[in-house]
Amino acid sequence: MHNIRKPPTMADVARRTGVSPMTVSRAFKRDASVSQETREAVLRAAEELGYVFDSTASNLRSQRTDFIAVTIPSINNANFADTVRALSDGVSERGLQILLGYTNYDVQEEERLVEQLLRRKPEAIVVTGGKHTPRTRKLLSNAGIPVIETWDIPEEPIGHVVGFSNAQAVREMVDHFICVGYRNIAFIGGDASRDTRGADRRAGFIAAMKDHGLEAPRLIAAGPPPISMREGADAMGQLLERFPDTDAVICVSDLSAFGALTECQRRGVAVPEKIAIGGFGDYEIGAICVPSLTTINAFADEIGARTAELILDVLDGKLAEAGRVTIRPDLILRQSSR
Amino acid sequence: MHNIRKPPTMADVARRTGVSPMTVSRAFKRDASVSQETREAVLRAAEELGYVFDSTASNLRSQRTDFIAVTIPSINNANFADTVRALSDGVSERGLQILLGYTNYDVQEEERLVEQLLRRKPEAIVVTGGKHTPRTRKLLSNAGIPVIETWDIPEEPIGHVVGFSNAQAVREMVDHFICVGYRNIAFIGGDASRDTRGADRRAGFIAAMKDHGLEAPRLIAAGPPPISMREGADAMGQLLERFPDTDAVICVSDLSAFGALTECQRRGVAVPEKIAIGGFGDYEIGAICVPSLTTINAFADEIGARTAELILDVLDGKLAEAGRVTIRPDLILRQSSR
DNA sequence: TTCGCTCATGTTATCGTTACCAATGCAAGT
DNA sequence: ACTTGCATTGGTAACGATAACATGAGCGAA
Repeated sequence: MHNIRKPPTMADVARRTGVSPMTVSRAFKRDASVSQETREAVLRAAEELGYVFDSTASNLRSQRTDFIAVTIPSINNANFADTVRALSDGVSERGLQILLGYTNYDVQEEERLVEQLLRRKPEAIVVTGGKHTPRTRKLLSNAGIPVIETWDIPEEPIGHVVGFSNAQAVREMVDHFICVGYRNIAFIGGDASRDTRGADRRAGFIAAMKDHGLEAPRLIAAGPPPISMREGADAMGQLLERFPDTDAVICVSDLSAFGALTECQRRGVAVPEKIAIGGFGDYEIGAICVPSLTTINAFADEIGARTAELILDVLDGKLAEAGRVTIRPDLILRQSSR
Repeated sequence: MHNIRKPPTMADVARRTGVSPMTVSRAFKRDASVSQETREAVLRAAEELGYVFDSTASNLRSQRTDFIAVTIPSINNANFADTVRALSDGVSERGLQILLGYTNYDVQEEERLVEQLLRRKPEAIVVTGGKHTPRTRKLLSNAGIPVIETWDIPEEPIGHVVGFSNAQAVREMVDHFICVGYRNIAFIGGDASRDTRGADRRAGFIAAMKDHGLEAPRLIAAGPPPISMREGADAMGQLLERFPDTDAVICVSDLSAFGALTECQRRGVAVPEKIAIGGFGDYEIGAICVPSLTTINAFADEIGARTAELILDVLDGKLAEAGRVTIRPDLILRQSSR
């Protein structure tokens, strides 16, 4: 068993190539000044030895990790996944790697996660949402790295922001629904406390109704976030029983909207003739299902892409003050509503 | 501006507390032997100074990163997300953190990704699938850490395996379909080359048909993987036009199956009366949509959970030889088929 | 020729923590 | 009293790369 020996280091590669360790180090960097032939010789020797570059040592000495820390509420959500993918693609060409964690829509969990992530010394940290515990805020503020809050317009931003107003987005749907004649409009969401974006959407709904002189008694809380298709279906069942005169319903996401739609199908309630349905997030399902879902496109991928651009600019020192990128969500009218 | 000073280190915390740096180090470990009062004093001083533990230094000196590297084909797939979440939950209680990357269903991309991940010196690496480039195999074999292949039963496993036979799972659906009387069965999948699990499912379909003495000419390739709802709908359109006598179709995933279902709805083709549909993966949508989808539950979350257990066992030295955890997928009969 | 400049490479010290070993104090056992 | 053992703490060196600086060769311009 000759495999017990320790893995080779740069010193081993240097010895084999007949150069100094420093030259080996340079050969592994893209831009470093090494002659073509030396680099090739070094890389060949490295390959022969089975040498694998050790980031941990590099990280410590250079005080760079090339990590971008990212927190999302859930790893099982296509919207956040889109954002992370675009963000990852945007920064990877500069050799930056995403270090991802999820909070389960819980600010305490977020606090633990942020602390854990900061220990890894990322170059920047991206958090989803603008509501945090005081300690999370403090940790982020003192981290000495760019902080980007996304998917929201925080009242008191910590650093940079790439987001949109959830309340305003829903308001536009309410305006449209009222404009085309719906009056008894309901809202299906999760229990308000945890999912702050969901809570903002509900608040936007209530405020918009009020501005049109309408009450908003039809609020269905479908359980702890994240609520998905099953909860949407259950909530629609409740809604149809408790408020049979409802003529439209706005759901906190396309997933719950689709669940609500299927419940109507099971009960033989015509959509949109008997009841209209609106979703949020422009998930793929809303474009494909029959009838297709009226929804709001929040441009999840653009949030990721713009966040990536912002990070690169900040790291390049091209951005002096705090960035404020505001995304303007789009109302998409489809078959599930007039 | 007094923030220019360097961030505090353990030495600063030690000085403030009146102990040695070694004691500070111990205070930050769960199990280390430090007196209760010393630990509290250290942590208090750390909090006052705004000290943040530096993993990069710890990683180098202790030769432990507490990373578990994971590669998945796509970050936008609920099945893989389920696996990653269960895996993450399973290892996080031991302080292990997932370092995630995605390959876009491309083995070359996987090779780059694996190399990048190995540089971070993870404690173990989990890859999705059992087909890799020769260099990827070599990198994984020589990494000196546990390697776990998942979501597949590789012909020549590199190390441990937590998976199932994609071909066998589809075979069971074919057997059932034939048993209840379907004969003109089609298969909708992506172009074979990239998504190896999808290719295995298609191969399993063809082999199963052959075993029943049936040809399998109804193969619709819906484009480059990953294929989703849109591609499923397009493929169903093609299928209905090219093979109008098809009485059942098996789709490479529930997403394409749902897309296919919606195309039937748009064309007024009754499911399952005119054509039956089977999916794969037991996504939430298949349980909720109308009609609900017959599918195969591959227990994505269990794959993650069992992988986590396996990793902990191996790291504890409780597992001498290579682990072979075989998941047995479940055929779930729902409304979209007899 | 000589100066100045660029390019390629080498030398030295260091990033911040912790493995390893040593030392101390105190309680219990002989 | 003396040993034994455990709990707690400290000192020193090292993990493996690279920042910072130094060196030498080559080459064109004055």
